[in-house]
Amino acid sequence: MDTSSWVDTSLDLNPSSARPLRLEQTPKKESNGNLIVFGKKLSVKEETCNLEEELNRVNAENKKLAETLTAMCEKYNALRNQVMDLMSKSREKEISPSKKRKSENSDNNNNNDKNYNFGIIGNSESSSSDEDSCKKPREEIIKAKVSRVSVRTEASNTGLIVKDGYQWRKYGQKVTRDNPSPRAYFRCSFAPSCPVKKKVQRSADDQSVVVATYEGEHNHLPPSQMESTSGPSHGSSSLNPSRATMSLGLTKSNPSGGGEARNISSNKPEMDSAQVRQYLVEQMATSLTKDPNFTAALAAAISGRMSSAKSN
DNA sequence: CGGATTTGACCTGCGC
DNA sequence: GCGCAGGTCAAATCCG
Repeated sequence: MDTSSWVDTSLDLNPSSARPLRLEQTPKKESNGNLIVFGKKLSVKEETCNLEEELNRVNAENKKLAETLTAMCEKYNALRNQVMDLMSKSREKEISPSKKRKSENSDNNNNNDKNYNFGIIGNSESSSSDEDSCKKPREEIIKAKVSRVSVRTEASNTGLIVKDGYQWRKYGQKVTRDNPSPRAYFRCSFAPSCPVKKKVQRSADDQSVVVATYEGEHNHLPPSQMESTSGPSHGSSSLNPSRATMSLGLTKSNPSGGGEARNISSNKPEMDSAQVRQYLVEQMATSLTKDPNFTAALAAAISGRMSSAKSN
């Protein structure tokens, strides 16, 4: 089947390309301020009316597209979860049960080698391995979700900053054996009430890719949401890698951004929450559609879903 | 001055 | 048991 081409064409979410505003229909303006439409002169009042009409139409179109995008994002999340399920299943088959120093370590290497191109690396339960649960029963039972997010950063950006909407406190840095670049260890600044940790390290293969590994789930809203919105609009406050990627997309368009968690609210203080939301949606769509790996991964997921639907 | 970051020391798990 | 490597601690330092 030809899912990839379908994805390529249908998922062109880039606002600039997906939304021709038909401004060419706007009547031409004459030097005296009047307009010529179909050979007829229009007054300034009529021009204002036309512009307002156009504005309303564009606003409605914008709203519709934003809704479409939101729905698409939800579908994307569902598909992503399926992809992660499939990937974790196939990984379980690949990994031999012996010669593993640490399950997390080799898992990490696998991901670095194979998966970082997807942007979102995984959202797998680390405690699913039988071996782990046997050797480290106490820790692994307690251990919460582990998810990985990879970010392509500006070449000039040498720091290990991954913007995901939360505030982090660095508590350590270590140079690991298999990677010349140091690994930074962060704790959620809401600790100890929030148990989430994150490890950030540049990919050994591609120095422009930063891999962030999240452990645990936040039990609070991100500071950016606490500040800018009166109430939570998201269904869950748990860590959502897709949202992390959304924020990360902003780093591309705002390479001069400052501290990680304060990025959105501090850079756009004049925006209301609706504008922020729309801005985020547009940025996410742009960053996603620019990434050929995302469309490829999505195509694979869709084809997998289709084939499974056929078999059912 | 208080909070965040840095960095060397220490702890712990794992393989040999 | 020893050595190695990843992870964490905590004192020193930095910064607003």
